[in-house]
Amino acid sequence: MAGRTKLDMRIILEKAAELVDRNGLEQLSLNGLAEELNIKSPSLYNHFDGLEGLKQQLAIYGTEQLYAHLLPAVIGSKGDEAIHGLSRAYIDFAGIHPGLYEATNRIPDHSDENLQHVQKAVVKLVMQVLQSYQLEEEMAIHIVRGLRSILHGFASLKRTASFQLPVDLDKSIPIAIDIFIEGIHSRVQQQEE
Amino acid sequence: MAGRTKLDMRIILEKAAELVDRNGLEQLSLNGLAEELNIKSPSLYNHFDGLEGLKQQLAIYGTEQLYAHLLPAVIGSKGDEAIHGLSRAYIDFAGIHPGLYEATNRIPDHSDENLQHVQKAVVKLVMQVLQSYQLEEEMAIHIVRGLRSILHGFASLKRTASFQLPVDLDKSIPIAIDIFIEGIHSRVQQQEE
DNA sequence: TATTATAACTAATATGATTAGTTTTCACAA
DNA sequence: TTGTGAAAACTAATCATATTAGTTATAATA
Repeated sequence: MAGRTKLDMRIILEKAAELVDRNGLEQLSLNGLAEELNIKSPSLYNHFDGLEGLKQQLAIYGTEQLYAHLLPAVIGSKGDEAIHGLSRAYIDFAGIHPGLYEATNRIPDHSDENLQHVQKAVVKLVMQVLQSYQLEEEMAIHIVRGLRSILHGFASLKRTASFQLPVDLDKSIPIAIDIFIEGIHSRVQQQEE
Repeated sequence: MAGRTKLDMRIILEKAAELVDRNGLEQLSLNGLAEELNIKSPSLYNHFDGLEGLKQQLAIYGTEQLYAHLLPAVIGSKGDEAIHGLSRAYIDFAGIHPGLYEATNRIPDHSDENLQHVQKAVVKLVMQVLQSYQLEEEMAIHIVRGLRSILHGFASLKRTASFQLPVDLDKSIPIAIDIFIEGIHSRVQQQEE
């Protein structure tokens, strides 16, 4: 069941990821991608529904890659150490794959179960890292949101070169995370009182 | 000294801001903007250098607006209260002006002094809010970066509807900020020891 | 070996950015 | 009051890209 079979989705997404990492998500075009793949751009419509469809697939692919990058960073550790490991891996991924990371920040299409699924997996991973603090369910969710905000915000501001003061950027995330962790500890104490 | 004088930069940027808030920054086009302004798109080149030039101006305009929105939220208060006021105002602005806020997150053009200037003003404002904690200079910068990361990250994730768990979103930011503040207090104590 | 589905192709259209060159109109100086 | 020049509009044309429609080639499988 194939025609002039040459490409599959995997190859296309890998090339697209390469391009967006090099030139930014905004610069992604079907013409440019097709040229890299040695086909004509209308042929891409056999694989996904136009440029928006490609970006949607790229969001899923990127989120899978992010998940795969985070997982080994948290297994085998717990508590503060796990949060630091997760944070390092997160910022690391966004630095190595700036365009692909950007692609993951797509408004979720509620009709696309695949995207929903991988996004939930990442959130669940972060939730698990917090389990050892034995937080109340609702508080845990607020804290996960805070943690994700720090990580995404830092990655995003770093990419846009928005931090300009002459202080080592690599120290900022561990310090910010440490401060947040200390805050969590205070919360845990309060909760136990 | 004017010709068929009708438009100035201010009017153009206000209309552009309106459009991006309604349709998103990606959807901004010179054709669409020109149509709204009842002119033809090539006429816009008299005011700025193409679509990229418009986005650059919009970044400056948006950052000015953001600054103006933050300022009244911090004057007259200090310490924890000022941080909460700042945070509320920041998230508030991003919610009211999603497209304009998006436009402010532009990779700074180091040759554009106007953009540099307004961006520095916002950073300075946040720095001032932290002054009452009497942190060491370098630590203050790390903490400003952490605070900006939480705020930008939360605003950004909120906009892309990335928080999906059934817990009140409006409570998350004050809680995350509270946790961060508690962490700062711990740091201040350590610093004094 | 014939069929069929897949995925390539070409051709054509539409939209938008951009450039070049032209026209209009207002402010100001003569 | 009138003439000049600059600013900002205009039209026309080009180019890049997305997209659609319809066609062709090929590989798996019946």
